Amino acid sequence: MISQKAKYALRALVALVKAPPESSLMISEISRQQAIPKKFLEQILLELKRHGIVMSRRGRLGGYVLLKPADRITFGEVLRLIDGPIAPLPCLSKIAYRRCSDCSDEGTCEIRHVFQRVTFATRDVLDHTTLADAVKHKRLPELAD
Amino acid sequence: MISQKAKYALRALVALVKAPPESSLMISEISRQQAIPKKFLEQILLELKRHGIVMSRRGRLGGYVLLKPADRITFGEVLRLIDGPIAPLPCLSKIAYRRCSDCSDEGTCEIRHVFQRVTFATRDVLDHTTLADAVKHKRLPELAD
DNA sequence: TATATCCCCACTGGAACACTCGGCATTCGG
DNA sequence: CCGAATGCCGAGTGTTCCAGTGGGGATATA
Repeated sequence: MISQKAKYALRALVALVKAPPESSLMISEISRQQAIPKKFLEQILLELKRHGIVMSRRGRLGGYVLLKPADRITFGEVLRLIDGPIAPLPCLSKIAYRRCSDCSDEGTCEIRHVFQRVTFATRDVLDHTTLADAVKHKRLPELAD
Repeated sequence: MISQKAKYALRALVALVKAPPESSLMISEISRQQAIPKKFLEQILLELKRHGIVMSRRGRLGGYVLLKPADRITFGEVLRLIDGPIAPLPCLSKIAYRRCSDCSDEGTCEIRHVFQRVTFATRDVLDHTTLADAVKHKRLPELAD
C-alpha cells in the first residue's frame, strides 16, 4: 500500500497538469477540489518544490505550477521521494540498498530472486508512466491478465 | 517493502521445502538455521498452521511439516495472510476492497488506472510463483529489463 | 514422571503515519 | 505604505503498526 501522503501528492500533481497551461493553482484551491487536508497538502507541495518538481509564488495571487513538463515526471519519481524505496526488499532497492542482515548470500537467496522479478515488473510501469500519460488515459498494450 | 514477519515466514517455508521429505523441523532448528528470533518464529508458524499451510506435532521429537505440496503454495498466498493486501491501493485489493473515501469515480481516477497496471504485474508474479519454483531456481523467461 | 516441544495470550518500546498549530515571510491591491 | 492573502517552516500529537519478548499451559516421548 502506498501512503495517503503519496496519493495526495499524485492527485495534486494531476490537478496541476489539468489546470489551464501557465496558470497557477493555490493550495486552498487544490485542497478543496481534491478533498485534501489543507495544512497537510501544504507540506506535501513544499516537499515537491524542494525536489524541483513544482515551483511557487507567494503572496496574493500566489500558487503552484509544474516546474518540469508533465511528460518528464514519472510516478516512480514521485513515489520514491514521498514514500521512499519502491522495492519490496531493502536488498533490491536502487535508492536505499541495504543487505538483509540475516541473508548470507544474495546470489542464492530464493526469496530475493522472486522479489527481483516483482521489482522489475513494478519499475517497468512506474518509471515509464508519466503524469502526462495518466491524464491522457493513454492505454498501453495491456499484458495478459 | 514487505514486513520482516513475511520475510521470516517465507524463509521458514523454504527451509521446510528443502528439508528431507516427510521429515519435520523444530522451531528451534529453523530459528537457528535461518537466524530468526525463536519466539517470533513460533507465532508465525502458528499462523501458517491456522491457515492450513503447515502442520505440527508436539512433545519430544515434535516439529513442523508442510501440509500442502510445495508447488501449491504461492508467494502471494503467504504474503496476503501475513501482510494483508498486495495491491498498492485499497480500491484495487481483491481480499480487502475499500473505495478511496475521497475519490468520486473509480472509472476515471487516473491514479487508480496506473496502479491497476502495477497490481496486475505484481500479482502475475506472486500468484504464479510457488515455493517449489523458488527452490528449483526455475527461471521463467524474463521480461525485458 | 521429567523434559522437550508446541500453544496461547498479553504486553511493550519504538517508529511511522496522518495530520494539526502557531507564527514568520512575501507579495499585491488599494 | 498598509493590510490581507498567500506560501514557508518547525514543532507537536494522537493513533496505529512493527518487531519482538515473557510467562505460562498442553502434549508427547524417554
